[in-house]
Amino acid sequence: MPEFASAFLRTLSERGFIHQCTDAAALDARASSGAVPAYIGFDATAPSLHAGSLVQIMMLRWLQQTGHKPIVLMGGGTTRVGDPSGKDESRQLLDDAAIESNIAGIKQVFSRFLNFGDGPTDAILVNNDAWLRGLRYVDFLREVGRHFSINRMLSFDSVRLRLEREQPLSFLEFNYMILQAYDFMELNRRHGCALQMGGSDQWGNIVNGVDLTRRMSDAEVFGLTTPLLTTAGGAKMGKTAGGAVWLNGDMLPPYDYWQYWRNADDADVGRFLRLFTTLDLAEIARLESLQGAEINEAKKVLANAATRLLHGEEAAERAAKTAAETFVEGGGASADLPTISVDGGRLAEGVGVLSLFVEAGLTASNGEARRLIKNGGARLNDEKIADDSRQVSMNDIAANGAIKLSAGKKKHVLVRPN
RNA sequence: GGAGGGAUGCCCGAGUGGUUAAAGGGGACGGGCUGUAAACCCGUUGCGUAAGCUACGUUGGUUCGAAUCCAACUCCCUCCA
Repeated sequence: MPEFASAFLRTLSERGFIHQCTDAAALDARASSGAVPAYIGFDATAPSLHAGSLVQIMMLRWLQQTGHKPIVLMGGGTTRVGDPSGKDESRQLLDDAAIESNIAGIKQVFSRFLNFGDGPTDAILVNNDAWLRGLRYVDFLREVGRHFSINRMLSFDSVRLRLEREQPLSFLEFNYMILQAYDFMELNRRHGCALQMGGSDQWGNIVNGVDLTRRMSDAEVFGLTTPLLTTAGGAKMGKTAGGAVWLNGDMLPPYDYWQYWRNADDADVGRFLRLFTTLDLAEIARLESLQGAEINEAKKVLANAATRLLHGEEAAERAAKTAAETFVEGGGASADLPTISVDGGRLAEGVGVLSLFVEAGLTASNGEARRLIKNGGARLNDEKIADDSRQVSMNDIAANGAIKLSAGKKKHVLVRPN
């Protein structure tokens, strides 16, 4: 990696954000001489972003911290088409109402990472539905479509891989890259946007946008991608056992978010600290060099810092405290563990453990709960459950007023009577 | 529109009339070892307390008995027009 003059590129480079860049030297010069508006697009396919998008969000954060203007593009329009990049099959099409509500959910997160406003380096959030929905087909074909060659489009991974694997690719999806390219040009016109960033799977879409903007607006714009992030275990970033690591607190409690980072693979700690926290690099180097069990300290720092960024100082501290109580001190049922309430009357009569595990969301069915017990992984108030016909009653309520159910060593739920 | 091929559990994939709740692999989950890690080892992996029920694209049929045979339909792929 060359030495960059601009704080922006230097930071991204040092922290491991850069995979490819269209013209790094020219972009560096541009970023050194004034505020650069840059955008990243987010599809509205789910009601929340997950940890897989965090690299992009952090990149926007650094952009702003180093004196530039972040543009968050919500893909209200493009989501109606569906990005084929990196997918073998077309995704189910979402209707407008679902897209609307997804956008509302996704928006929440950005204000934690970026400062929005009207100033030159304040972040703005726009929705490409604003200019895509009203497009007129024939006009669009004449003005935009003529700049695209099918020969070239077919060579892009997003298309080529589908064809090679004999997976269907609809004409609708085929057009996605054109619309995304058009977005870039439109953002350049409207907001002077000069840079699009994204994951490495977006490279094709991004360079198309760079080309189109040059052809139609005669403007030089840039593209930059992040490396495809996987954990050392080979898993995709942001996916775990239990599902996606959602950023919205109502979809994944801060405690679970904290746990996600705390459970990072040893080999990932340094990389994650650089990407997902704002700690300075010297400190990260120190943490990263910890050996053996000591690296757990680094994981706690990572979990604290990452949770603080997303959920705030207080939530991060509570999560850390709960984790300490749960894992270090063993017993105690900390108040911040996930909690369900059960009707007091039912509890007085006694409730079967199996159904209680299902109600707590620890197992998907009674059968699964039974297996869990048989495998010795089910605990009630930290005592192994041996009998799957056991009844749980008021007598099981511990001193703190709740019953603690555990599935394995890491998943715990408190049951409170109401 | 025509011809051919296909659809099996979370995923991949075997199975072409009976002991098939369906081989094998992956994933996931639990246990062991550890450091709430990785690797490794062991176990589990449709629902139901059970009788039993549901399941191999959908619907109907043949049969004592079907994922397996037949018919129609749906969707996908390839080639031709």
